[in-house]
Amino acid sequence: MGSEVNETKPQQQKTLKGLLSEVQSINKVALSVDCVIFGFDENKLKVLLIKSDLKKYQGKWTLLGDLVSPDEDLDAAAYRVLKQRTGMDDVFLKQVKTFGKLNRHPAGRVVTVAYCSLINVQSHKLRIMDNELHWQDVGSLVDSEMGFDHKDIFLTCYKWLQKRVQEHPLGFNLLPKKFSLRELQNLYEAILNRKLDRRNFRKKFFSMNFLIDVGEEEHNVHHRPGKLYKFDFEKYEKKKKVWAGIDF
Amino acid sequence: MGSEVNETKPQQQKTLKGLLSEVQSINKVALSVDCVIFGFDENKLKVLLIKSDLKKYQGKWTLLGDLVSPDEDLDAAAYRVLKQRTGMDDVFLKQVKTFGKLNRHPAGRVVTVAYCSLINVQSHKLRIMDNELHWQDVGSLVDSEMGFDHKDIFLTCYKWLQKRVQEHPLGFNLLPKKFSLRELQNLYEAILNRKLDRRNFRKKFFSMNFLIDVGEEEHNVHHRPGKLYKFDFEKYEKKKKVWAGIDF
DNA sequence: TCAAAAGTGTTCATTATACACCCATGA
DNA sequence: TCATGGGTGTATAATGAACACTTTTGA
Repeated sequence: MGSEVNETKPQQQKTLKGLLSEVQSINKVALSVDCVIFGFDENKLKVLLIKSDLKKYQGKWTLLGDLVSPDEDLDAAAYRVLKQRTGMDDVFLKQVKTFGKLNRHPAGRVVTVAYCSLINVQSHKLRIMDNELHWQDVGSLVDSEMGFDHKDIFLTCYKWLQKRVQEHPLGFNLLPKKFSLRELQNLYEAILNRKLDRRNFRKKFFSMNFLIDVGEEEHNVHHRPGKLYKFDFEKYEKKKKVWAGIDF
Repeated sequence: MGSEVNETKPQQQKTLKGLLSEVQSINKVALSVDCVIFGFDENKLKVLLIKSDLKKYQGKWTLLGDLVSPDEDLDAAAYRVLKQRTGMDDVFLKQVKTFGKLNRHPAGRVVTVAYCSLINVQSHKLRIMDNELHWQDVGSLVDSEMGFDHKDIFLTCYKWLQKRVQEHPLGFNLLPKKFSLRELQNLYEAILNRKLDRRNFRKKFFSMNFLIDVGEEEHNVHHRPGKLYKFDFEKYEKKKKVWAGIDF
């Protein structure tokens, strides 16, 4: 009950030189980023996909990603992929999880860092008509196959979003700057995939006191137009709510 | 209003062969894992650290980590580090975040995947007297320096733990299989760094119905001994509570 | 018998949920 | 004038927070 311990010996003190050679030698892997880019359009939550660029996964949808170059910051690589594909700058982007199974990529060892991105589809609808890009309904994607381990990655990010959107004001990144409460509720219903009570939803958001009435109304609707609001990010940042409450 | 888009051209369809060369060529980085290993001893939350093995950070504490070999799974690498250092198998280990700033490591580009590990200190106290290993109080670590960007990594994992322990039954990994409610509360107070009401704490945990009275009591205490409980992981897994409630 | 922590309930405040009617607008 | 969704309040249930005394044990 002790002899089986330490199959491998602990490392000895290392010089920078020794470590350098280790780092520069064989101990390297290819690193990529993959972006799960969510959009919200026609009251549906969508993900931006591209047809696989490998024969092995021909016809399968995959996430947008690319290799990280050795002199490139991780986040920068994810931003680059986004910029390339959507033409958008300054979008919401968060690292979610790193996927590193040995055989996840047919070309060899590629470890990938998954990012979740939320973009406002209205503001750049035209940019993505070219290529093999495609906005796919999240609902249908849950039941379909994808190339590589991208289904895994997608599901992880989707669950991350579902949880996160209830505790942080991420969702507004998917809406125009000015939005109606109906739009906001539709968004939450789409992400969480369930109906919410309209009155309670309104009460909830108004009681948080982060919505600013911009004094405008919806246009081009066939019914009484709703008021438009914007989210007060400044006020939210100041608040820094402490998270409390044990429950599982 | 469109000409500034796509500074970089989208990729073209790739053959596996083309990609292979990319993956195998220069586009590689060194990848490591770093473990933030938490323990709970004498009613304090502690982290297992080692003196830096680089001259540059001599005297500074650092996390336990190692390079990931190209044919090694990420999680496996983290497990290996844990096994090497603590002699323990079968411990709680979760990936938290990947750190990839360009100059985070003096030996060159090293991207590191941070893991949070929770171990029961009682069950292997003797294994770590050798080396330069050291259990450091989390409280004091928050105010001190560390080598590399390990302070960042540590803080990220610590906040992760504080949040996570309130929503998932992680904490039990830091306790013996059988524990008193007082021990459990001490653990939560240490992690969250605040006092909790004893009666409400007990009510909360009993109402969850995951604690099994094992019919034993504490020994060697100078006061009325408390009952011992274990956590019913099976029951918890079956329950799969749906997370609901918008609030931020 | 003393010191120390175990064990235990109630009240009050806050928050979540369920639910229905009138109003403003454009067609 | 009609169809559509906007806007609003109340009652009830569930949960969270504050708070003190008696009991059991070992020293």
